Amino acid sequence: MTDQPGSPVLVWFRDDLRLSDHPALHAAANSGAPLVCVYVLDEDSSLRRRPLGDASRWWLAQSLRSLQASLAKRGQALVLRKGPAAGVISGLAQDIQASAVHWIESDIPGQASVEQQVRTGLEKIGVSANSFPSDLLVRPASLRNKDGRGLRVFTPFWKRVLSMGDPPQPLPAPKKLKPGPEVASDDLASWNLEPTHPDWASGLRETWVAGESAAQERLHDFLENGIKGYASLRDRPDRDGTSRLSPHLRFGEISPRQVWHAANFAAAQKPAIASDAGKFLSELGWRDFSRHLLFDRPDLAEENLQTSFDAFPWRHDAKALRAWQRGQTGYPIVDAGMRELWHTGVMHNRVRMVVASFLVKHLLIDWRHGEKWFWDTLVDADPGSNPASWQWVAGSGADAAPYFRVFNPVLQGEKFDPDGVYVSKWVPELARLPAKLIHQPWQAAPMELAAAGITLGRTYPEPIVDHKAARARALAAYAKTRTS
DNA sequence: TTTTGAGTTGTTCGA
DNA sequence: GTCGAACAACTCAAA
Repeated sequence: MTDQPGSPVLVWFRDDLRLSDHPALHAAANSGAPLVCVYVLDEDSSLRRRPLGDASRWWLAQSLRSLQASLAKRGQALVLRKGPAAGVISGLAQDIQASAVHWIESDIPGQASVEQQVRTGLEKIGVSANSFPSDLLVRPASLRNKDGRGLRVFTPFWKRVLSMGDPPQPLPAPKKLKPGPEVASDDLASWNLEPTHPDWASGLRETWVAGESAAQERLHDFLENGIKGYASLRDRPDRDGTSRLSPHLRFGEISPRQVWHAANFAAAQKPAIASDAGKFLSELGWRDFSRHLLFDRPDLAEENLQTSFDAFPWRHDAKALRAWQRGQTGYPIVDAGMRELWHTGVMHNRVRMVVASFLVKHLLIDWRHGEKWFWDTLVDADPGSNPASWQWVAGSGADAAPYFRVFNPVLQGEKFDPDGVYVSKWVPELARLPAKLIHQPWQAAPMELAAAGITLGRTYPEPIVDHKAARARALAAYAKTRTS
């Protein structure tokens, strides 16, 4: 079909639920053609894309609602369809007699083949396929070492990215959209993305506003008020020191390019924040880095990057796993983190490392169990960052941590939550303990416990493992893996 | 090709 | 209380 003026263009939204810096939408709008916008929930290609976790499904529902609302303000609908992407897209393109389909490519493994199927389907019916570069700062295919593989160590990776100069300037949201023909849409509620019985999402609702404008607001508020001191305050779970942009980035409500340019602009205005901004951008770099690892290793969530770990003597301990998941390990900083996760769908980055180290090293439970739990409960669960970070903690990853790095949950608590504010918030049954004892209630004298209203083993658990013994056990297990 | 330097996030122990 | 050393060996990237 040729590009006649009246013939509509289909814009296929994916992990890019925004209007600004959306090259596919931008080009479609600029063409002057009437538009039909569609989001496809593709649960059938389960081999091609890991099914979303429950918390992510909740976020997706909010994000789609938000995108629907902002499109509606411009007189434009968002059509919701379910099914294998290739069939849905070519069927819809045919129905509306589209001249073209526009979308942003994905570098998540398996997506290339989905896109290829879409292309083939469109070719058959004579509709042109216009795809645009993915959202990453740098695409994995264009950043290779001399053996043609992706870089596996962050620092050289990030140096290479920085040496490539700025990514393209973000595009503005299209001023005007020209709505195309009306098309039937699924009702979002029929997708059952949100929990009903039981409704466990109340904490998520209290914590988050999904969508592009919330994301932009968050970014600009952070750059204006939050970035000063980021390099050190980001480690403090008792402070509001992180950007909290991760779920917005995950669903493409904001693009890495927008974050990059906004941070650099802020740093140029205020040289005092330049080093904090640089640190912040490097965190954005980790997001890209993990996606690059995933690009080379589609099995990142299943297989140890270091095969020596295949023989690791993991323990099977359903009871301990459950205690960890529920925040009942008896280690306050660990329990606080796990409960924050359950309630809000995120966990402070520093605490993620502590709880992950605890599961893998203190409990000797396979990192894959932790990765799965995070995948299901995090609203920012990223197909790259989540498995890459778990492997990093476990030491099975590309850029392995020294085997002897076993986080001491008491020291970590005392160092990064010195007043016990974070623990008090998420483990309120310990709130009346003095700060000195709040990270190790088992050290409190009976009178101190009584005064705080605590009975260990009843109102709060005894530690499920002894730190010293668990550390020794972990080091022994890791030593064995090395030599085997 | 070979060599060299380095690798996000730590803890413990003994002086 | 503070401080530095020790805790392995290996892989990766770049010179």
